[in-house]
Amino acid sequence: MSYSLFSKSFIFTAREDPKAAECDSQRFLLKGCYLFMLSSGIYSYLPLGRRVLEKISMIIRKHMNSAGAQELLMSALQPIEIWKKTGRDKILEEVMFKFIDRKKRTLCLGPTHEEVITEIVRKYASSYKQLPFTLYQIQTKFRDEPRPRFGLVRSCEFIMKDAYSFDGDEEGLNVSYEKMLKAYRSIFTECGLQFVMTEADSGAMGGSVSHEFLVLSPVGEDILFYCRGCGHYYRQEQDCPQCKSKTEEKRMIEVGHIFKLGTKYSAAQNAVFLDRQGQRRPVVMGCYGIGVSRLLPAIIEQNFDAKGIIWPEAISPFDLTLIVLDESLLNEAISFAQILEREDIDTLIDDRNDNAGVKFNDAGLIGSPYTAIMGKNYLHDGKIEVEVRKTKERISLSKEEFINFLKEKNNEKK
RNA sequence: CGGGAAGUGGCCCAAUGGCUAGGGUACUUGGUUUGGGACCAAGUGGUUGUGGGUUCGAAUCCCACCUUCCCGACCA
Repeated sequence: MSYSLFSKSFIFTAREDPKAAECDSQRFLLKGCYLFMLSSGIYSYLPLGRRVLEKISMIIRKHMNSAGAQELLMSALQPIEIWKKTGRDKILEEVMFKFIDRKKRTLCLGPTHEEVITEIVRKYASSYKQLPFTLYQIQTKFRDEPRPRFGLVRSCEFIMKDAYSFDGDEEGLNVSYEKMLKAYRSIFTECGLQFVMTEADSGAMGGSVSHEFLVLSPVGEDILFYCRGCGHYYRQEQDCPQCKSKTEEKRMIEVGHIFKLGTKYSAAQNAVFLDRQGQRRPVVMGCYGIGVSRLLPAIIEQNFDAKGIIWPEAISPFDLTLIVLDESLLNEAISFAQILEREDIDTLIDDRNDNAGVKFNDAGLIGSPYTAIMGKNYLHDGKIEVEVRKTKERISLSKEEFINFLKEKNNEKK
């Protein structure tokens, strides 16, 4: 990425709150030109939204890769036959977008990918020597939701990171599962989220053990019970088993869900390998999902104020919004942004021929962690005014001081 | 799928049976501004969600459908 000029960018913020906005995150995503709604539950990511998705995806990739997982990309189109093998053509019938192609094949747009990954592994994995491995993808899923809700929180087409681990036995699965669990903690932490991990039902995925990662938000669709006394969350409403205090109901957004699948899919689809003793055995699987597009509203729900979004540094589409209030300073602003570019700092230069108020308001709405102002003060003393979005703290810095300031922040981030 | 609310220029709204459907904002042009959505002027843009009905006359009343949002059911 590099610096962008606002006047040349596809960013057209709305002055009024969109009427259809159901919650704060959705309101800011629409108002701030991150997202375009084509129809209920169907969205396009505009350039700003695309940048955020990219930032989130890079964080996920970093942690998945360092946990030893390998990225692949599976087809979204899936023949119905593979679903018949596991019987999930019936279980997921209602949410599947299903259709018949010109050759009279019945296809669906993948609502999830256990069946496909198992077909892949069935073909290639034949020996214990190949195990274990974990594969993942970041891809669009399609689900015919009965009621899309809260914008990207529940949509019919959404982006998911789904990973699948393959081991020779339960012990191996436990190791793979723990690795993913650890990676998930790192991912959500880096995304700036306060999250809760709890044991959960495995539902239509099947399997024995599963954990959910949830973030606190009034637009959440899951409910946990929180104990003010000791800070624990519980699935059931009951007096806290630890400290006997009354618990209170909290709404949560599910952002991740991991499952120990065991051999449910490998047995049904005949994904077997020869073990050390030459015995045919089904591979032991785990699956690990993150709602990538759902992370946008989840992060915003935890990070906003009256003006707009307050992006965590690792997620923001731009690291810095640089407001230029005097035309004569534009070239200087651009060369400054080029210097920042070398330090991996993405700058949105607001060079528009608009009043200062418009620029300040848009900067607040778009939500870069830092807003810098080059105007008459800069002309007087060469100091750039920097406002920290989150704390509203304002400081005046020379260019050199500012570069060092951002470098320092960048290092903290890493 | 059950219950509720709402559809009027791109966006936010007004007009409750009666003149050519208004205003704000956005956009275009000209001018003045320029540190918190500034001002003046002139413009572009509407078969009032769709179809039917009642009426001399419908954005407005009635019916059906469509769309969107909310609550619920469902939810990997």
